Amino acid sequence: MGEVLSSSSRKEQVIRVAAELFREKGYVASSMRDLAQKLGIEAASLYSHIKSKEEILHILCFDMAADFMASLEEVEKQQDLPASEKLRKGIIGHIQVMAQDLTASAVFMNEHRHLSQPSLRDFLLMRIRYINRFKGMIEEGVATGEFKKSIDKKLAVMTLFSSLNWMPMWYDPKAAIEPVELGFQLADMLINGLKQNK
Amino acid sequence: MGEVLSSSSRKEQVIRVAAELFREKGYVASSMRDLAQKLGIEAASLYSHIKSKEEILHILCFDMAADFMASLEEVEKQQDLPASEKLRKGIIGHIQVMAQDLTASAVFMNEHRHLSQPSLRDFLLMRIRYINRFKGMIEEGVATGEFKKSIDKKLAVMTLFSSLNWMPMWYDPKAAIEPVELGFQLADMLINGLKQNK
DNA sequence: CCTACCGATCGGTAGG
DNA sequence: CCTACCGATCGGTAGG
Repeated sequence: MGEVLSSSSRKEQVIRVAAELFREKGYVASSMRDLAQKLGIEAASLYSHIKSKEEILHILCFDMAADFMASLEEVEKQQDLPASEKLRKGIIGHIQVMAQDLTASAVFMNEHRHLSQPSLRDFLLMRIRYINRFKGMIEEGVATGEFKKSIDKKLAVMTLFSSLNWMPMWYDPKAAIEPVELGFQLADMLINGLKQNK
Repeated sequence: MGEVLSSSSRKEQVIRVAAELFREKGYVASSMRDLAQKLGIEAASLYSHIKSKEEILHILCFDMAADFMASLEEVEKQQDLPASEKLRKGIIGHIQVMAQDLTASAVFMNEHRHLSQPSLRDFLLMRIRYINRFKGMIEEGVATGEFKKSIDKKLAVMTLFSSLNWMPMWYDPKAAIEPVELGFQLADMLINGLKQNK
């Protein structure tokens, strides 16, 4: 994803280094001079690769969004699965997409609000649609009796996404646990809870 | 919590309005001129109430931290409770503290990283100590057999805090559900999971 | 709480 | 990719 230009390789490098900077200091506190220094060039030279500071943020946020959408579509193709299995696969897919680029994931989560209009509106619309498709899985699970009738669906889906989206803040890719296993355990905790079932 | 000065009422108003601004735009993107305008005064006049922009952030973050600590200490006094009940009460207490000031809670969560040293170190140390006390409850629950032996304790406690800390981002205080009930349901979801137990 | 102001830094452009 | 530069805005101070 992203745009393919003749200078795409250097542009991608600029974006990758910018993502690290944005993650560390936040988008607003990261200056184009900081970014240029990390790349060993002058600030003005950045503009031969990108149109603006915001273009970088836009690419980071919308590329991640596209990856999340593609992952979810794979899960939704499997229409015959029980809702709890669809949810589990959706969670694992979401975690895998994040694990592919933890830096961009952190920027996606923490910095998207600095997009200006109309991009911000587009972004938020995509996000609400994505969340609602997970909410649909939970509702389906309640309807089939897999999940409790007593759950507050909004609370359930927001708790789910809180857990998922904070993962880049604490997950150490050098740790023993792999992304798929992490997704599996996270899904287990949310679906089955901490409690030992007798 | 908070400093008591002769001008404390006006100072508190400055801090409350700043919290709203920081929540909306982020700390770095909020200018002292924005804040002054919201208060109907000139930017320079702010400095008769506060020492610096960062002092406001410092007060917001450390006052919230003190409230969280006080709430947790109340729970830990009840040493005879089973671990799962301690955890439930800890969760409800955390949610109640946040619900008392959703704006400051959002700033606490999203903007603390803009504290400079040594405040940032102090803040992060307090936070890790707080989290570890919840981790202790989970470990106790595993030891007593209340919780599953198979759970990854780091994942469990980080999932817990992800869910708690994002609450200010989506909870609508005008909604039907009250903070204590919200805490109760959140604890139920994390402890018992979504699944219908046969 | 105000007027008047400061040095620093910001994102970005012109022109090569 | 560079030099040279721009207008705007930043947090904060002096002095009242």
